[in-house]
Amino acid sequence: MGVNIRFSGYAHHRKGYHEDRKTPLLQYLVRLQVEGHATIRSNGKTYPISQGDLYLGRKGDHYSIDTPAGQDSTDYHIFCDGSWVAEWFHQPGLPVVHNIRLDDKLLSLWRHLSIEQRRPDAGETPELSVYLLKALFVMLKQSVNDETSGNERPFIVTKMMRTIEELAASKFQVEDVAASAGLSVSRASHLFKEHTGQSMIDYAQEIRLNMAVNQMQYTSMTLEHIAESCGFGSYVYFHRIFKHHYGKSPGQFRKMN
DNA sequence: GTGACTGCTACCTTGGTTAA
DNA sequence: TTAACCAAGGTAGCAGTCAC
Repeated sequence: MGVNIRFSGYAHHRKGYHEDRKTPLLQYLVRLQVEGHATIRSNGKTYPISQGDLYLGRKGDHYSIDTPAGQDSTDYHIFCDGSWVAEWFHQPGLPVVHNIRLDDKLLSLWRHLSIEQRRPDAGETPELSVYLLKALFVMLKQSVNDETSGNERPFIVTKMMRTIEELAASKFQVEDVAASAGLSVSRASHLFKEHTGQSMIDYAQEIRLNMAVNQMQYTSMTLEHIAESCGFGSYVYFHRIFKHHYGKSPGQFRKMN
């Protein structure tokens, strides 16, 4: 199948972490910073890493990493090998470090792959892990493409998108987002719609719905609790938005999944 | 003149409440 | 779970200001 997964998991550091490999990478490394900061040195270059930064280490690259002490740093990482992986890594336009949007679907897929890898019989039935990894890599490439094409997007719009992503799970006002960008509400709304094609509220709803679907699939929380934790003001409103988006009520959706 | 931005306002959407 | 109602908030369009 051209895919050999050596390790998939995540790490959390608070007391600082240092890793300096004396030998070049023996496999390909995909590392996503989901919280905090780090510094990566690769092939003589130093990359300051912050939330959302994706590092793609090629087989044979020199690699070392530092995370600061006293500060939370969390990352998801995969060591893998194989012809399919090599081909994926050597497609044109793939950067060493690139900031991508921390999409909940992406992180959920990554977690799913890590859980699958830890199963005692994972080595006997590798198909699912391979498909999960391939799906994950396709999503990563899409994220890189999205952000690359989004380079024409003004920094201020990207900043508003990040603010919405941070605030989506709570109640927030467009005024807060506009303030974070130093613009009036009117100007912020115009700019956002012009460069993303959707309103700030639409963007926040999209994030909230993704979070809600994940919680419905992987937790036993009540729909009311999910609605609340995902930033929907009330269950009634969540129900209406959900049905409008998916064509069925949250309850029906949960039963079917 | 042009582009970036603000402020105003009508209209639309969102989200809470209530009832069935 | 759904529908109706309504107030609050958001969006879009336009005119005006300012700097270059």
